[in-house]
Amino acid sequence: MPELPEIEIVKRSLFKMINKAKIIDMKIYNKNLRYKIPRHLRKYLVNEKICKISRRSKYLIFYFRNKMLLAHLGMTGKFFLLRSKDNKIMKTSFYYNLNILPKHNHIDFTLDNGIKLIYNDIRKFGFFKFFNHKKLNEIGFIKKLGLEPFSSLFNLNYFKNFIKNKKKNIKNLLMDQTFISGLGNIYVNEALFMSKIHPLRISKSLNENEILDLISNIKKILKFSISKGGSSIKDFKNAEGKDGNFQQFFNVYGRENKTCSRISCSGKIIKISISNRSSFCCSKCQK
DNA sequence: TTCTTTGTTCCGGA
DNA sequence: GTCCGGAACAAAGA
Repeated sequence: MPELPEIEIVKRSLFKMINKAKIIDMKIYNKNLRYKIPRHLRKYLVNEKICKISRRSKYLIFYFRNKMLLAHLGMTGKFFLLRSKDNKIMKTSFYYNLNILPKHNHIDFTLDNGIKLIYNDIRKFGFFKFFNHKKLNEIGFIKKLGLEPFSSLFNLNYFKNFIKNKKKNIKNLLMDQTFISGLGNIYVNEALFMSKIHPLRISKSLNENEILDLISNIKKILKFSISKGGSSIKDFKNAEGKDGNFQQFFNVYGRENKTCSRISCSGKIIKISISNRSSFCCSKCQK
């Protein structure tokens, strides 16, 4: 479940290893991801040099001379790197599952720097979209996105203004990518726990201090996760094969029936369903 | 066989 | 007209 911090880590790792490399070959093993991979993708990209790799929300953008490739990892998509000469997985700082099954490799980019970039996706909910221009903000997927959480514009005024005349509960508001883009189920649950706010609270009922606290906690937990190398994925291990920081890191997500980790609270973590998504919260300290 | 997982879209009701 | 949320969808594994 890659959310903003995981994508940020992937972006940094890819940037370090393959920025400025040229694609010299490409194999598509499976066209049928969430959207069908365009028929001529190979023709468009072979011999193109990667000029820049960036992130917007949970999207990765590979820029070429005058085109770009947008990538979304869905639920289980991952990039990893192989050394071309022997197909050995390379040790990089980005997360990957050591038990990657080659049958879920869907795209294989051979680069001119001795590295192969592989896209692997078990459930095939990830996707690629190719554009013959570099006007990122004109792309439908990007155009409708709300603020990046780290933006200074994501502040009390923006928050209050957005929720005016709205009846949405706070969980769904934070999941709404047109409000703030990059959060997914895990970090929303965690941020609400940190802020002692019940996920079903109507957004408008939050007072200014609660909003300020929530904004600050969202920024804090995303930064913390990035500093830990992005670890919101249970099955993943880091490059050294150690477990991610998942267990120590999450206070509510996936902790149904466990005791609240907040000192001074003895409440129980409960699981409720909100808009068909699991939500976890402390039955005692989240009001 | 059924349930779970996520982001997105569609659609009915308010 | 707009907002909200439930249902459906994609695929695979448990």
